[in-house]
Amino acid sequence: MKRTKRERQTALKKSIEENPFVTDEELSAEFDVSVQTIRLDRMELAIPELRERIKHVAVKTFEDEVKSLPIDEVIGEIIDIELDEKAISIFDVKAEHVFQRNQIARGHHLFAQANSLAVAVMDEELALTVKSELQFLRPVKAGQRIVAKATVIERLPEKNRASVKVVSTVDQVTVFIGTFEMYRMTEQSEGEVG
Amino acid sequence: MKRTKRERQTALKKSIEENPFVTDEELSAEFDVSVQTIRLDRMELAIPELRERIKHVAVKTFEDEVKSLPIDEVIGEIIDIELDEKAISIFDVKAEHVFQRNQIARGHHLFAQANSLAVAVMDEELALTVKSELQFLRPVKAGQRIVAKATVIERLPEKNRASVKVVSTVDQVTVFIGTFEMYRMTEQSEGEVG
DNA sequence: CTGATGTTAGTACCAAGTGCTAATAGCGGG
DNA sequence: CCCGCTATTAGCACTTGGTACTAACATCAG
Repeated sequence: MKRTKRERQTALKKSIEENPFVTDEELSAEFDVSVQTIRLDRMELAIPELRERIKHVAVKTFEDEVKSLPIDEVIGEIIDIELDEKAISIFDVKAEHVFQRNQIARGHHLFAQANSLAVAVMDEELALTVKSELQFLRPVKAGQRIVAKATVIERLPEKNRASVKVVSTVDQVTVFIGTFEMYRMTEQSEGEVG
Repeated sequence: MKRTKRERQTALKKSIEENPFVTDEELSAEFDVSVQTIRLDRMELAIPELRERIKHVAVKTFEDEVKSLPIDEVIGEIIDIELDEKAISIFDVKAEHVFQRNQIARGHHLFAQANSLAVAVMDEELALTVKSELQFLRPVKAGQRIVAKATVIERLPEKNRASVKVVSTVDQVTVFIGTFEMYRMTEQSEGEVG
């Protein structure tokens, strides 16, 4: 038996946050109070009804769908590409890419943009990164747009290798330089790298 | 005025797929038929009612939430850490981390695990990567578990710098080696790197 | 003309609520 | 001991977006 109203309400809030799909009836059983009490509690806490809660979750997904997709495909948007020569992509740094602490973009996002651009310039999904050297020259903050330019600087076709240099800038200022040694996979060689 | 029933039903299906939040009434207006006809159509097409549809979308998000969250916090799960000394994390490679083409894990996921571990071993959200050298020794495939071990190998406290070496293995076989030159931010120095 | 197919209308019912009124329980103070 | 207050509970009418079912039409083909 929970005692104070306040205690129940904080627990209620937490419970709904953890599982938005719970009905008032289930909650009433959980807290051993009447359904009406749960309704009053929700009202005081300004927690919407089950169906509204679910809707919000669903709408959020729907919006996120576009946002989360890029993380697995090409990171950043390729705006120009010339296979085996060069490519350019842009990437807008948003709140979800930075450390909350200081709003600075996490390194792996810069790397991801550069690396996926290096893969793309080689030839779509058939290239692997073998080695890489990176320099993070300046911190990038949320709201900034990173322009990455990839150039193939060395080709060793007989070894299925090539080097790609990627320079990323924000407002014409270089923030990141990376060189990627790429391995171009052939049908036979799949899975045998290094 | 749509003619055949079949035409309407294919359009209906598409319409609901595009916007699962649409009610039968809205659909009845859209296709200029009665609400009952829409219901019959849904029945024949085995399309659930609005609330069920929304629920499915919401449940999907809920499950994805855990999956998408790590991308922004620590990549991989830290299983051991000794600040300024060493740290170990594991990362399970899933379908969403690999190239569809050949099931090989994309480089930036290996980098992300290693880099975030390097950041973590330094001291929570206060470190930035300045330089890095990577070697992708062997391809990692979906279903494999990557164990990353980070060790602080060099310290230059007066310059707020340190080097971290990360070795990632799958079944005791080294798949990735990375060295990270880290910069430890102080309150005053925020935003001025390199 | 009859029958199959498609469409519409209407009714009863359900879940998970809102919004409202009213009753009751428990306790604290005077 | 009663008064007043808060908290809780109960009950009813109503809402949305349906299901499940029955019945009436419409239309066209054979």
